[in-house]
Order: sequence, then structure tokens, then C-alpha cells
Amino acid sequence: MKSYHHGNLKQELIDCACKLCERDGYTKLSIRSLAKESGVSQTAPYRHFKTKEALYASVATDGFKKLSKACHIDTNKKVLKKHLIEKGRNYIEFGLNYANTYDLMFGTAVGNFAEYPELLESANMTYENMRLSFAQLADDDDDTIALKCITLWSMVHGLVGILRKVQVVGDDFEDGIGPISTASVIADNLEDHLDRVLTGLIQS
Amino acid sequence: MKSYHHGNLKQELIDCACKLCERDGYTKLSIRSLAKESGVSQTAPYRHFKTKEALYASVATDGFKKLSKACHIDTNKKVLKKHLIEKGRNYIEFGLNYANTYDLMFGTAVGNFAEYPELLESANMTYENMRLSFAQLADDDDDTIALKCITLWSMVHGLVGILRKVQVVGDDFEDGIGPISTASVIADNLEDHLDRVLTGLIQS
DNA sequence: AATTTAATGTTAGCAGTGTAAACATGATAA
DNA sequence: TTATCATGTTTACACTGCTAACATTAAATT
Repeated sequence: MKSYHHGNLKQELIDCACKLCERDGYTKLSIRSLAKESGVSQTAPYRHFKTKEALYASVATDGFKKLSKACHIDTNKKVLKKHLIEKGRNYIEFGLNYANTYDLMFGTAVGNFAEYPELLESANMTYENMRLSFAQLADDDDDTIALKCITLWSMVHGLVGILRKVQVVGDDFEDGIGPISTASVIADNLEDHLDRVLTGLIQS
Repeated sequence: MKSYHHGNLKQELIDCACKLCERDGYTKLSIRSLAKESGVSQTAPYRHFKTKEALYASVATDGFKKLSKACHIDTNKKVLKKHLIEKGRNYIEFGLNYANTYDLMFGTAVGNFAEYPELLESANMTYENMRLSFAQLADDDDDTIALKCITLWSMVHGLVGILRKVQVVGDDFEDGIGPISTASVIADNLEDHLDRVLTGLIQS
């Protein structure tokens, strides 16, 4: 005895999309299958998402909120280098553990964040917290702080991308770019790695 | 008076696919439209590419060959830090100028490089040259060299990804992650930026 | 040179996709 | 109570990747 109106369809679609995107990759997701999963007609999702990209944007927004939480530093207390190292590790772990969602967040599936205010805001939240953290760590001018943010973000972002290309089962050079033993070494010594990078950043 | 057999279809399909992938992004490419472009029936491409992924692999292979050439360092002559800086800049410029192709090379559109030997080899060529360059620059053990390669690669790769997310038209924070002025600063001072990163890498 | 074979092309068709238009239902506001 | 509007359904279109069956012709074999 189900009613004509679902009642909570939008959120259910988002939740379901988040799960399926992460499980199978966003390219495998179809609006129709998503609708079927929620027991609703094929085109019902269009009442809540104008296009498929809009749905992607919601999934990406959810991803940025999770990422933001995973790397959040309490800037009310004193910020230390070890905090940045710890959160840097969390960032990389998020990127590796939620690889498919990460693709959606940093790929081209959502073209222009500005079309989706919530997405833009959730993405900038991540940046803002990093900026505030750096601002506490040393008294640089704004430009320098921004530069350090981008540098650090590039570092962890790049590491996620490269480790994923390298981190595959098999012997060295067999299945990906570069020797996987190296990937393991970096993954196992992330703290040291981040420490070196950050030390360079903070001191310069 | 065209003949039944095309004569050079495979290469023409690859060339055309490379162009279209870079122009519109690989998601916009369809095998059917590609076939039409080459004046051939809808399913003719399947005689040369088992799946769409196989076609993507060819485009990605082409991309890695171009990237490899753009960053190639002559390891017969003495390798200097300034060479790595120069080639690092070339890498980043390739990533930004051939952004759509770069997505194909480092995204998930081609799942397992090992299924496409040419792709795997062209990708590893890039790595191999970097490895040899680092080996000449300092006499580290193999593991250390590999580690430095991955670190540098992560750096430039990450910078490409983040700069793309940030490098959009509009005021600060309006259309992307972080202030675009910062992106400009980094882009305009790539040499200095890479110098700092590399100096840290080489000395440690 | 004649014939077989294999590579490369075509046609037809299936199952699936994003999305628009027209219509149905029912919760909420007037 | 009634009108409105958000939210659902049905139908349909143009497109997609891909397969199977068949056509053509270049190359290999006899």
C-alpha cells in the first residue's frame, strides 16, 4: 500500500547515488536504474535533478562534506605541524578509500561548480579550513598562505592520483606506471613523506 | 568512386578520436559519430577496436607518447636540476593544454593498462626517463630514486589537477576551489615553484 | 592462374541511455 | 471547498555500445 508520492525521494536518490557511484564508479550509474532502485518511475528523478550532472553535483557535494570533515583542523586551538600531517594522511586515505567519489569531485563530470552553489561551498570549505590552519602556523601574508595551501593540496591530490595508478596487484611495472613497491613504501611512510613536504613548506 | 575497403581506417579513427577527445572531452565521443566522420558504417570501427575502452586506450597511448616527448631528458649528457625544472614545466603545460587527453591518460576510462601493452609501455617510458634522470642527478639507491620520482610526479600531476579546478574565469572563489589569483601566481612562477620542490627533493 | 581464406567492410537489430512533453495525483494554500 | 503546484507516471525520441549475419575484396595457397 504505497502512496503516489514518495515523500523523501530526493534524499533517497542522493543516498542511493552516493552508494552506487562509489561502488561501481559514476559512469555506471544511470538515472533509470537509480529510479528503479527507489521503486519509482524512470523519469521521477527529473523532478529533483534537472540533469544527470545535477545529480553528480549532489554526490560530489556529499563527498566534499565528508572530505572536509575528514581533514578538519580545529583552528580555535593552536595549530601544529603534526595536525597538518595527520589531516594530510586523512585526505589521502579518503582519496584512496573513496576513489570513485573522489573522481566525481575532482574530475570533469561536473563542469562548473558555480552552477551548484552547495557544491561550490562544500569544496571551498575544505580550502578555507586549510587556509586558516596555515595562517595560524606562521604569520605569512595572505598570498603566501594561499600559495602554500595550493602547494600542499597539489601534493596530496597528486599523491592520490599517482598512487592509484601505481597501486595495482602484480609485479613491478606489470600493471601500471612505475614500480608498485615504491607505492607501498610511500603509502607505508606517509607521515614521513608529508613531514618532509610540510617542513619545506613551513620553513620557506 | 570510393572502394569498399578504406585502406587506412584504424589510423584515421585514432587520429580523429584524438582530435575529438581533446576538443570535446572523451565522454562526448561516440563510436558511431567517429565512424560517420570517417565516412564509414556505424560498426566498422569494431573491426579495429574490440570495445570503446580499446579506442580510449589508443588515444591515451598517443597522449603518453606526446607527454613522454615533451618531458624527455637526454640522459646521455649530464643531467642538471634546471633540466628537471624545464621538463617539469613542460609536463604541467601538457597537462593544462591537453587537459581532456590528460583525463583519459590518468582517469579511470581505461581500467587496466596491462590489457593494452602499447599503452603500458608508453606510460612507463615517461617514468623510465624520469628515473634515469634522477639516477644521474645524485647517486641514491634505487628505492630512493623511485621514491623521488613518485614524489615529483605526484607534485606535477597534482598541480595540473588543482590548477585546472582553480583556473577558471571569474572572481576569487566564485567558480572554483580556492582563489584563482593564487593559481595565476603559481602558473606565472612555475620555475620558482618547481625549483623549491626539487631542491628539497635533491638535497634530502 | 584459380581458388581458398581471412581481413575488413555493411545491414539489421537488441537493450540500454538521457531527457522532453503531456498527463495524473494529491498535499498545501487560498 | 477549491485552486494551485509540487511531485509523480506514461509515452516517445534520438542516441548509445555492441552483436550477429552477411558482403566484399585483398592476400595466401594451391
